[in-house]
Amino acid sequence: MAQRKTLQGNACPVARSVDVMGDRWALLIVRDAFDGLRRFGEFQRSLGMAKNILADRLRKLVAQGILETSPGADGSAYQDYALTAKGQALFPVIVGLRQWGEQNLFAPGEPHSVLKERSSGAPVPALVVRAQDGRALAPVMTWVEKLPGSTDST
Amino acid sequence: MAQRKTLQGNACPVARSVDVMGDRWALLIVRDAFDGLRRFGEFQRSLGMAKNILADRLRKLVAQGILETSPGADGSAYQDYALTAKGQALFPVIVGLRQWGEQNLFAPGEPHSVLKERSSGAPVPALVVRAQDGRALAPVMTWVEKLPGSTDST
DNA sequence: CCGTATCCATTCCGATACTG
DNA sequence: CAGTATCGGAATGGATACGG
Repeated sequence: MAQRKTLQGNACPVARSVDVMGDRWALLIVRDAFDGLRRFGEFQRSLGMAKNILADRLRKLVAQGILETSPGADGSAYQDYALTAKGQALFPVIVGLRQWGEQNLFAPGEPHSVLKERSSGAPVPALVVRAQDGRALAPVMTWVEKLPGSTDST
Repeated sequence: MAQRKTLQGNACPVARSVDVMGDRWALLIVRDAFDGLRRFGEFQRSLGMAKNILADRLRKLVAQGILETSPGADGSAYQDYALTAKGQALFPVIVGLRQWGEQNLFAPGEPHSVLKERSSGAPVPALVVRAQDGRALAPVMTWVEKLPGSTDST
């Protein structure tokens, strides 16, 4: 009865995105993946979450094509988890949340973490760029052409 | 025991934002508020959600300073809900989710809704701008100066 | 070290009935 | 119309214990 209402099939792209990413952990896992985290244990320590639900979220993110597994960069028999192109495309969302939080959820002068520099040599290029000097990445609005296939309302 | 772990106090701005906005409905309510929705019933019809949890979410969003109530623009004795400046600052996040959804959650050519034009004359200026011609708003990355009070790591 | 499985409490959410 | 009250089912999340 109290079936959870799926928002897929909804005509609004925001609704579909929320359906996929709108939970407590998905976005934080993706954030950590942008920071270069790859291993189960790294995510688990970083997020301090129970292993069973981490496993569940990783599975869902892989099923959604946001993360993909590879056979373990070091010798270990286990998986590495890395962002796909679809996952990397979430970068503006992460940055948007980061900046909103910085500007609205911190007391003036209260210290906060910054975008982390990649530790290994893998993809995620957008983030690496920041490292050398003190500048940070910010989303701004710009004009683009109308997108095809649009209908109206909600 | 299974106390929900609060992410406030976390040094990462993304975590704090997720703690506030990372649930199924908060972002969709804010999206509707950007579309000009103001009344309880409007949100309820638009989102198709149960009235009790809508009431709960509206209360929490007001408590967070994201929405604010005013005594009802028409005669009615009830509340209007409108975005505060803090709520309007979520605009890049909404747009980011929208675009990610458009590009990654829709089949090629599948129709989707577009940003709705404001119906009344209230604030939310950023969205109104779009109406006249066919252009849409998109987030892009740009460089900004280093933000003050930053420490390191997640 | 990487997960899976089990258990349990809490929270979420939908349906409905009810009040003013 | 704008909520509140209550209910029950489902999902979430934490704490282990366990096996590869």
